[in-house]
Amino acid sequence: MNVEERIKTVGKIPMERRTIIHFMLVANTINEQMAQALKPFDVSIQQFNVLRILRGQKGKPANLSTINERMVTKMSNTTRLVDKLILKEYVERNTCPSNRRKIEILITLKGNEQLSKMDAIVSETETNLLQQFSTNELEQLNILLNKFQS
Amino acid sequence: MNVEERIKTVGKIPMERRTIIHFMLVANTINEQMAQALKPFDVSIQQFNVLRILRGQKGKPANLSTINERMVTKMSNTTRLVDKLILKEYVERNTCPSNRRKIEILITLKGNEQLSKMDAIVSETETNLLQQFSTNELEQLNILLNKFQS
DNA sequence: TTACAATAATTGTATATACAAATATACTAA
DNA sequence: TTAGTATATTTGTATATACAATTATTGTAA
Repeated sequence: MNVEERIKTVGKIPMERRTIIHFMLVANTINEQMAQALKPFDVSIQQFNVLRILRGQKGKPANLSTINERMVTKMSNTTRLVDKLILKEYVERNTCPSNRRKIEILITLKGNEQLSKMDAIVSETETNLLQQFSTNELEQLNILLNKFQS
Repeated sequence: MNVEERIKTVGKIPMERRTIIHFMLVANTINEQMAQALKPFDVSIQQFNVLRILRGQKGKPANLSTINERMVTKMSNTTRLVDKLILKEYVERNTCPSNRRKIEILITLKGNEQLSKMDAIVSETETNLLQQFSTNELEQLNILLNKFQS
């Protein structure tokens, strides 16, 4: 991808600005391809992320704050995100008996089955996105990603 | 940033998946910091992006499809995005006399003034985000970004 | 000229997201 | 016990975004 061509600019862009723009263009590509891959399952990237978190719990229920803490993109409304997953019968929600402020969220069998299928397609998408990277280059990229000030 | 710690996972993540997650975590950081930097001006990142595109036109008006084509994150509704900028009096809109299907969008003096101020703060944010990168590392990063399959 | 296709923008609708305020429950110190 | 504080989630509201349908205008071929 040629950044200047993509954003159709003629003037010179400072290296730092160019890098940030380039980065965000790639991030958008990743997002689009992931969203596209998940479309047949009618779940958003965020919903998929929540399902993965719940599977990682291995049967142990998670509450909303745990989920939010682990999400890649934190959204300010995990309640409604989970609502959508309940409607699809991918997760179930119960109030925690020991602490009734908390709720317990569990992935259902149906959710797990669908998630396996999503996983396969998402992996394919990841492999496709990164097909030009050697193992060494992937490591290099991760090292550079670590340099971003957060 | 330690990815595994951030998403609080214990199991091993495949290198490709880890890279994508890492990438998106950084992309979110960039977005948050940019949005924060622009907050005092009451414009979104997308609105800022449109203002920059209009300034790049150097007085020549742009129509909606031109703007959309040049945006970093294409959104499916540039009409309403421009509406917001008109409300703030940062841009003005006229129907193109030679082709009345098109509209001409221009940045106003007020828009240009505000944009200069935004630019300064956004540059600061960019520098801050990339402060740990040497020039060589920035080049390396841009080369790796080019390897993503789009 | 007129019908049809192409182009450009707008509008409708559903969902997503950010942020603040409200609600419900539990904990704690007087 | 009770008042106040902390925790956990939910709700309200505004804005953002995706996608499809609609409207307006222009170009073109019969």
